[in-house]
This record gives sequence, C-alpha cells and structure tokens, in this order.
Amino acid sequence: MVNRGVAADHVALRRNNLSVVLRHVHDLGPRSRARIAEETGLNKATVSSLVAELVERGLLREGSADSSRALGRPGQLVELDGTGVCGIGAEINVEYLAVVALDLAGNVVHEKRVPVDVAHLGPGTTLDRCAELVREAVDAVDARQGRLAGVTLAVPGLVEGETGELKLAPNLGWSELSVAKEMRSRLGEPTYPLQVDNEANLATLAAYGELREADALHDLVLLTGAVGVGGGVVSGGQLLRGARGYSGEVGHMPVAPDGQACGCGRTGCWETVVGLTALLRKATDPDNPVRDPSLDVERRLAAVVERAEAGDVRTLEALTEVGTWLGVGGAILVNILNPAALVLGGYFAVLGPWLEEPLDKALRQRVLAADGGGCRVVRSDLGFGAAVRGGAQICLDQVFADPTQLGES
Amino acid sequence: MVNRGVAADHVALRRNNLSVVLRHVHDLGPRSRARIAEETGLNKATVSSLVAELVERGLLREGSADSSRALGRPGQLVELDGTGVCGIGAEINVEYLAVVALDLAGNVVHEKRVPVDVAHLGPGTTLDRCAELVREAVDAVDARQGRLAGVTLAVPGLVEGETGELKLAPNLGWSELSVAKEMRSRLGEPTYPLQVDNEANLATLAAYGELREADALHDLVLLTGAVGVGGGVVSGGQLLRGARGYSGEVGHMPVAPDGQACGCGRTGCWETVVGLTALLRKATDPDNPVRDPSLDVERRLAAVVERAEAGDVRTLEALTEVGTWLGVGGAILVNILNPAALVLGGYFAVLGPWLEEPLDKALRQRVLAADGGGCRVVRSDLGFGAAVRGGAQICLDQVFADPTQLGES
DNA sequence: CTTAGTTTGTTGGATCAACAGACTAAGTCC
DNA sequence: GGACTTAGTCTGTTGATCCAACAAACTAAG
Repeated sequence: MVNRGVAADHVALRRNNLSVVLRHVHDLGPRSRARIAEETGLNKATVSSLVAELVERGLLREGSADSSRALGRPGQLVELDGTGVCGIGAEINVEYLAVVALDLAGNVVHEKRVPVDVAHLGPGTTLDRCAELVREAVDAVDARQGRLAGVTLAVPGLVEGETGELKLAPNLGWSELSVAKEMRSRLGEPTYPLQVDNEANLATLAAYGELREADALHDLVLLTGAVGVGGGVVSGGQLLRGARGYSGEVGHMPVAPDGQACGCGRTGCWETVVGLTALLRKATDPDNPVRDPSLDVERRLAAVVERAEAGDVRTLEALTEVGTWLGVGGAILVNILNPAALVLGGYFAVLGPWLEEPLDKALRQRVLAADGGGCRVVRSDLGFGAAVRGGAQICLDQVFADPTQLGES
Repeated sequence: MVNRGVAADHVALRRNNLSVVLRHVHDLGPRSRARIAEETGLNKATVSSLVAELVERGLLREGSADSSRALGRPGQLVELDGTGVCGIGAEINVEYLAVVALDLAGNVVHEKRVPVDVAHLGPGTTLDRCAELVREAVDAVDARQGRLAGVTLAVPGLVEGETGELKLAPNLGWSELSVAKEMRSRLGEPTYPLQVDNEANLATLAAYGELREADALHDLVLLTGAVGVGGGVVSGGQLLRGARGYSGEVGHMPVAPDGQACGCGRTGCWETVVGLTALLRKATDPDNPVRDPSLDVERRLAAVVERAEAGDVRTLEALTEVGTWLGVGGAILVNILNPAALVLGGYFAVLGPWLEEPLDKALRQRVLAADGGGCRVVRSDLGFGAAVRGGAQICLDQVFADPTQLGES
C-alpha cells in the first residue's frame, strides 16, 4: 500500500483512504462527493464517511452547490479548508535569513526576509536571530488559530539525513553543527516537529510542487544558481536524498579542464564557469561595481539584466557562454537521470531568457537520447523564496500523507 | 509520491499483509509464526491465517520444528517454497544471447548462454534465436511444474518505459524497434507478462538484490564495464528510471578533454578512458592479439589478469590509470547521488583488485562530502550474468509485491 | 402544475480482515 | 509429576468498505 511492506490494519487502511480523498481534492480542486467516489474508485458511502471525518478534522469544508451539471440533483462541493493547518519553512543563507508560513492550500500566511551577513555573525547569533524569525511565524499561525504541522529549516550545506546534523556548509563557514538541536533548545523544546534539510533539496521540492500541478511531471532536476551552484533531483515523484542525504552536489563536477581555480581547491569545477562570479567576470571589467561581492545579489543581477536588454555585446556573449556551459554540465545530469524537465532556479531563472537558447542547444548536442530524452528547460518563478516554500510544503505533505496525525480541531 | 496513495479496500489490505509476510520470510529466512507476528507487528492469529493462504498458494511451506529456543513449545518453521513460482530473464547483447530461470528462492532452475554476433545476424534472426532460448526456459519451468511469473528481456540500449520499445541500441546497431511486440508474436502471444528493459538497469537490480541482504543498503550505483560503459542507480530502494526510462547513460560524460575520439562523435567521453578498449590500448602494443575485437571478452580479460598477476609494469600502470579515471567519473556520480556503495560490474569487477585502490583514492579526493560521503567501492560477483538475473528477479518481485496475482497452485 | 427521469448523498445490512483473549498443545526445568 | 513457558488455534468483537435501496433535489417536458 502506501508504505512499502509495513504491516497494515484497518486503521492504516482508513488513514490511507483519508489521505487519498484529501489529496484528490487538493490536487484536482473542489468537487462533489459523488465525483470523488467515481474518480477514486471508492464507494459513495465510503467517500461520505471519509469526507465527514476530514471536515471534522478541519481539513475539508462543505462548499457551495455544484450547478455545472445540467441534469439531476446538484452536488454539494467539498473543498480544501486551508486555514486549519499551517507549515513553516525557514532558511539560513549566506546573505539573508527568511521564513514563510503556508496554509494547507499553499497560501502565504506570514513571510519575512532579513539581510544578514552570516559569515560575520557566526553560528550562535545567527541561530538566535533565526529562532526569533521562526517564533514570529509561529505567533502569526497561532493568531489565525491555525494548527502547526511543523517547521523545516533550510541550510546551504550537507545535512545528515538521520540526525539533521549539519556536516559542512562551506559558504557559511560552518561545520559539524547540530542545527536541529540548537534550534530546538532556542525555541524552548517545541512540541511540533522541527527538521533541518538541504536548501537545494527543499527548493527542488517547491519547484516540483509547482510543476506537477500543471503537467503530470514526476522527474526533474533543479539547478539553483548563486555564488555556488546547487542541485536537487526528483525522480519518480520522490526527492532523491542519497544514503546520508548528501545528494545533489553538482557544483563541483569537473567540466572545464582549463578553467579557473575553484574554492574547493581543484580547477574547472562547473561552478567556476556557470556561477554568478564567472558570469560577472566575463561580462564586466574588473573595476565594475557589480563585481563587488558585498553588493546584494538582486542588485547585481538587475545590472546584468539591464545591460543585456540594452543589447550590450559583451554581456550577451557572456550569457551565451554561461548558457552553453550550463548545457555541458546539464547534459551529464540528463544522461544520468533522464528528467522530464531541467528547472532553472536562483539567478539562472532571472537570466533565463538569455541562457535558455544556448543551454538547450548544448543539451541536445550532448544527450545520447534523441531530442534530449524529452527533457524541457523550464524557469522556476519562485525566485529566492523557493527553499522556504519547500520547507513549509514538506510539513504540509506529512499532513496530506496522514491526515490523522494532527488531533481534531 | 507517484504512488500517491491509491484507494484501498480490505482486499488491498490483505494483499499488503500477504506481501509483508512473504517478503519477511524471504528476506530473513525460515521462522515460526509466532516470531513473524512479533517481528512484523501483526497479530498471531492473523499471521496464521496469512501463512495458511500463502501455503495454499504454493509460496510458503511448513518446515521442521524450531529447536533454537530452550523453553516452551517449539515453533513450526515456515519457509519459502521456492519451487512453486519461477521468473525468467533473457538478454540480447553484442556478443551473446543468454537466459536464466530463477525460482522464488533465487535458485537457478535453468541457464543457457550462446555466443552470437548480433550485429551480423540482424534483428529478425536474433529475435528468432532469442525466442528459442526463452521457449526452452519456459519448458524447463513447466517440467518442474513451476508457474511462470513472467519474462523480462534485457537489451543494451534505450528502452522507452511505457511501451517497451527499443529506441536506440548503438552497440547492436538497432533502433526504433518494438522488441516486446516482436518477441510476443514469436512466442505465440503468451499469457504470462513479457517486458523489455535496459540491460544496465536490470544488472543494477540484481546487484541490489545481492547487497541488500548483507547490509541494509538502499542507495547504490552500478557501473558495468564492457566495450561501452553503462550505469544504473538505485536510490531509496527504488530503481531510478527517469521520465522515459533512459536513465543511467554514464558512458558519455565528458571527463577527459584531450581524450580519444568516441564512437558518439565527441572526444573525451568517460568510456574512452575507462572502457575495455582504452585499457587494452594502454596496456598492450597495437599488434597484441588481445586487442583483436573478435576475440571474446573473457579471453581478453584473462590475458590482462595474467599479465597483472605476473607483475607486468605496463599493465599495472594502465590499470592504475583506468582506476583513477574511474574515480574521476565516479566522483561526479557520488556527488550527485550520494550512494552507499559504488558497485563494479562487468569487466571492472574482474579487474577490481587492481582498480579499487586508485579508484578509491581519486574518489575521496573529489567528493565534496568527507570520506566520500560514506561510499564504499564494492565488486559484484554476478559477472556477465547480472542482467538476466535482474530480469528474472523483477518478475519475482512482482509476486512478492502481490502474492495473489498468480492463481493458487 | 404535474410527472418522468437523473443525479446526489444517506441509511442499514453484509462481508471481510485484523485483533484480543481464552484455550490447547508441546516442550523444559525442577 | 507439576510448574512454567512458548506456539499456534479458536471464538467473538471491532471497524472499514461495499452494496443496494431510498429519500432528496433538481431539470425537462407535457
């Protein structure tokens, strides 16, 4: 059934079917009980019983009458009751802290982002500030009388799957830090679940959440471009985490033999040719103000966009070059993983209009399967808020998977 | 969550629990009903009922008394009844056709391998010969009064997931061929399921089957070395197939910029530095007989092993070089996928003793996570029979997933 | 305004699978 | 031989789904 090979009883059966109905309404929108029964294969009477329990639990609610059918008694629409439950995603990144609270329907209940120089502050103070942000978000959820499904904290580094320990975050300058434990103690050992996850993985989940609604798309690779380059993989509808949760480290694939030296000590890593620094090096003179690393990322990007739109040849050439390099590395990923979509996130999304063409061309040249194995290049419009969204979403997903885990409202 | 909960009823519940008990006995060996109940969390009475049904279906059988416990009434052991059900795996490869029939316990019931020059024969005749092999295997299963769970055919090429159509098999010189349909018609439209799958994927499943019994290992990458280099990925216990089933094409990752020209038209592909041809080029003179491509692979390998064991410096250097290149490409895979094991199959396994050290070293240098992300390098001892084994296994897995799908014996 | 036809959602009974606990069976230990 | 322990079966209960009948609500047509 839902969990491969775990003994099940009628409680598990009921839980499974509650989940099926809740997800069905979430994915496909408001509909009558009769229609749910028809579409899921459950009996009408069973659907009535399941819907009643989900309404009881504050996850569904009765809507208006359905007048779409011409004949017969109109159905009573059943719709998602978003307000009942919320999930919170928070993020510690090099230049900012962020938090978002989403309700079950995916609406933003609370959102905040503060610029911070994490490397300067150090772990202790940063975690203090982050805990403060989370507390505000929890208060906002409480104020709306929402129940909290959980909090997920995104960090740009290697997070050990089991323990939630941060092994290594080169861009923060942190290592071997039990972030989950530190946060729990700062939040006063909260009762809601708190987990820590890799930033790129969570951004990938967020992108998957957006895309699967449009298409029936269950295999994708996300590339998040910042100073470094991160990646995440969804395969068969499942986030690929790897044995310890260290998956998706694509930034240091050796692709450019004669390339620049990389922060990791080697030369020619992918991020030395497609990272933001590389783009700016190619597009501008050394004394250009956009090269100043202390300037915030959005500002520097805006400058590049402006030059590109103005038709600056050097900028356009640099973008084409980066796009081609993206295709070179992207082809490796596509050959290994055969995704249905290669999603551009972070700064790649912003510059997508100029990157896509050379990227697509390079990809098609280098992927063994004809037509790139059917892989499309897509821009994510979630911007730098993808990771927090994914973090909140992962908490809500647990409610969809088991609607009984939260007590009744 | 592609298997996003399907509506379930008591039949599905029963099916699930039958599967749990059957898998439990398969994975952990013979044990009493009481012990199964304790370990699975099912009720003793329920286990008795489930075991009775599985015995009825010819999948389990009553064994001897369990005298391992000192006190109390000894239990009646329940064990896998291997003989009841069989799966068949067949393979079409460049130099040979092969078939194997396995019973539920994984024992070889029938096995055959014939050298064939597929490129010379062409698809029609090759499929005729292959169908003949399958028919022999089916007869062998029938002779043992085993029921046939299905047949899986392995081919070295891109197999479209949904349709089972072979899109491209460069090493065979085939393309756009509906192998599944051709085989079904040659076998007289059989009633058992017949599927077609990628050779490397099936070999990966076979390797996973071997390893997961020893360790609790659910993330691995298999590298099969032959003239080309293939790969397969298991992540979270699930074979990674990709959107269309084209995953695992690792042979053409660009790693060696100044490398040899590759059959694919580019230069520096991974298989140009780690393929068998590359090894022989480095280890031997151009006029050496082992370079003769018409010689069979095992013979050529034996020659290399002999030289290495004799301490031939040139051979040892070539092996070190190939091992290092294996690590360079392997590091890309490990960074992306974070497997618990990198499994060497095909010719890599044979030469493992000489490849592992430089491979391991290169890997550790280039993987971002400390200690290679915990990735071990392991040799598969399945040799060139891995794919057929995996093919048979995949049929048997379906029986384990749904023990009711075959009628009672 | 009436009647026929259609669709929705509920009700009560049947079925089925798991569970709990009592009970019998079959050994060991003293 | 009796106390003790563990295995497996039997019986009755619980709970979830399914089925079929039915009431409710609405449209269409005469």
